[in-house]
Amino acid sequence: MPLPKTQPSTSRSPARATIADVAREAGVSKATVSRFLNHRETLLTPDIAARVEVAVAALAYSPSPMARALKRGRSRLIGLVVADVTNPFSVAVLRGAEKACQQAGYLLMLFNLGNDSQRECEAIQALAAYQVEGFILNTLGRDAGAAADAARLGKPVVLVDRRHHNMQADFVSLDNAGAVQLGARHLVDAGYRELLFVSEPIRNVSSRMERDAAFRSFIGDAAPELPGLQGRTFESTEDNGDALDNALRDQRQRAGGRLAGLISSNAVVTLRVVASLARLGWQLGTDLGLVGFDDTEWSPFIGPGLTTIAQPTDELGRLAANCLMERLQGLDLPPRQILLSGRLLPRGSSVPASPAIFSAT
Amino acid sequence: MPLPKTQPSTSRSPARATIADVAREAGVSKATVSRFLNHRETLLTPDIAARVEVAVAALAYSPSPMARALKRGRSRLIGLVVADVTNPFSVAVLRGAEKACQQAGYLLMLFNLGNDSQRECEAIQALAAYQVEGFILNTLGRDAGAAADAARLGKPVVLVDRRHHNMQADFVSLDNAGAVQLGARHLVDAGYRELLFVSEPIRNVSSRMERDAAFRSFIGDAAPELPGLQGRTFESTEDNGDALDNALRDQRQRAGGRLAGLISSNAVVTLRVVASLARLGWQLGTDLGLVGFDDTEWSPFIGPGLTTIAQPTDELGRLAANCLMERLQGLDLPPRQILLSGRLLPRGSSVPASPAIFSAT
DNA sequence: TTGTAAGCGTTATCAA
DNA sequence: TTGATAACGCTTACAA
Repeated sequence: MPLPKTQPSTSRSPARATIADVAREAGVSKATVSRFLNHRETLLTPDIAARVEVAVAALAYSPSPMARALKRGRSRLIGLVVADVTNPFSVAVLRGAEKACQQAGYLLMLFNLGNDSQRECEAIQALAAYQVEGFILNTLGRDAGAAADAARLGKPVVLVDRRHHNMQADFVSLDNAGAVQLGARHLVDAGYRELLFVSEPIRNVSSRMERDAAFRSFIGDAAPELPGLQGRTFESTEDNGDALDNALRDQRQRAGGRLAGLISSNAVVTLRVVASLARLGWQLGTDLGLVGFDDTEWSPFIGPGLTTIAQPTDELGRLAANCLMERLQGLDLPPRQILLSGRLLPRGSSVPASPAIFSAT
Repeated sequence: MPLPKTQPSTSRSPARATIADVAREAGVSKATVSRFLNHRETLLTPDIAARVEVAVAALAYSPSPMARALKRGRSRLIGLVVADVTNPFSVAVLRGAEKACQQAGYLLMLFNLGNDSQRECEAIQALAAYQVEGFILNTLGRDAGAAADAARLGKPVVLVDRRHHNMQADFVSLDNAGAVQLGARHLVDAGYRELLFVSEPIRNVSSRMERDAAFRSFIGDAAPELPGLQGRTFESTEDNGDALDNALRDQRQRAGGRLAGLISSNAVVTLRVVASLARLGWQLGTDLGLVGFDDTEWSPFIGPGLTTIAQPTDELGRLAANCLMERLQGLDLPPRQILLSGRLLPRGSSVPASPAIFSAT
């Protein structure tokens, strides 16, 4: 069956103008054009400059970043590696980073690990091949070679949310310890005494370890002054809702007359807990007090509203990108750590006797 | 204050090996190395090939995509322009596209419009400058020049979710008409008769227009056979919750004894409706039947569970990327339209007398 | 102040 | 079958 041809390839246009075209058009040398573009205010005869300007405009010329990169080694490209684009946190980072990069005239090259941390090295290699000038990494750093690679390439690196072991790089993250304190203190103040900290499998992910440790130390520190305060931790996996159900039942039993409260370490876990509660037929707040990491658009509308600890996600992304930009501009400081505070948003899920089913914030 | 210097710039490594290095190492010419790499099976003396292979391995050589792009004009880069990375739908597309690209050995360059459709042109220009081989566009196409640009550049384009006017390009999207039918029919079958279709401001966005039109035509078609069926539409804006509240009150009043049902055109609108319901103190299902476009992880946990129309988002992204890959491999067909069906996920919000508050799916 | 020419890392053409 | 050599589009000594 004969099919009509499409035109895309047909109407192939007068290809992009090159610097040579501009030079010819303006009746000058390529070097002059290049100077006009790059060393703006340095050396120009008004007459010539004007001619070049006209030619550039006439041909709608813009220099090829590729050729530029080849020559100068600088590409105006930033490599962003995320562990999982599905993760809202990664997306927030991405968004902040993309914005900052765009403003600084950089473009983002994206590599998604799809949670396969083995590919970290591959990602960095691939990006490096394109001469990216720096990296923003939101990965686990489990792939030992990756860190080494990035460092060896001598390109600046900013780590977001998750530290890499042995890697000297700027690090931007939530103040995990502070945030856990905030949440735990809130639950305790509301009267909850039997606390459970539910995390995704910790597996050496730095942010998870920090939150877990902070919870334990909160319990340790607060126990003396608070009679009956107890804390436990639980690692929840995606496919094992039963285990979580049991952990919750256990906890409530252990609580006896006291109030049971829970801190979930991120939005994914929060959702699992909510699902578990639905299965158990428990009421948020009364049967179980809940504070969850990560404020989401839907938090206010689950049950009596979910009390959350909001991360300044946009800021994190923005700061990460800005850190990188500063390094690219030559800032030479030892690795920095930028820790941002979380913000507690109290809603119905941490009120022992929740009055209404619906209550937005 | 004297600060210790960091090492990143210190330990600058023996820069990437070039093809010349390999040639020297192997004692052959650059051309030979190039042939070894590119025209694999064509012409090689076993001895030479082996030497080159060793040298490549020894120097961990991999060709510079930049230089390659400069020479051949092909960059193994795909440009992805999204209207708004915040939008979960865009993220899904991004994810699918990124995966397919990676598999095909392409890297993604990302440009986020941040909902500023004026910058579409800028995005395409910037990406084109980097010699991207094709575009995946999830934008409104309001910037007239953009479409023209892309076409003029003679690079293949795939549109996702939103059509551009006057642009001959592959198009991948949900079957909006079918999906609306699905949702509306479901509400009607459940007994709802006074229907409201709530959309974001339509503004010529093709997917919004299609859904709106489909709703109207459903009402027109179904009215004769269904006594008392009424349908209206409403455009909801971010900052005007009051208007939505009023629309809902109006609708219920108009319903009188009949049941009032609502279709929200995407997850953002769904959340607005849920918020409005919370303000009004209405119960989902009983006071208002709800079917929302876009199934989300949290849908099962809002009130009695939200009935949704799930889009095959991953598939959409994947197909978009694959379309592009096919074009890049030379497929020369007229523009295709790929429409995927939505899937209805019935939950409590479309059950007139909802029994339990919590009920997961 | 401007032009000439070399070279960034490839690939492609042409001889050998 | 292999090796010079000339581009690709740009920047930058160096020369004029």
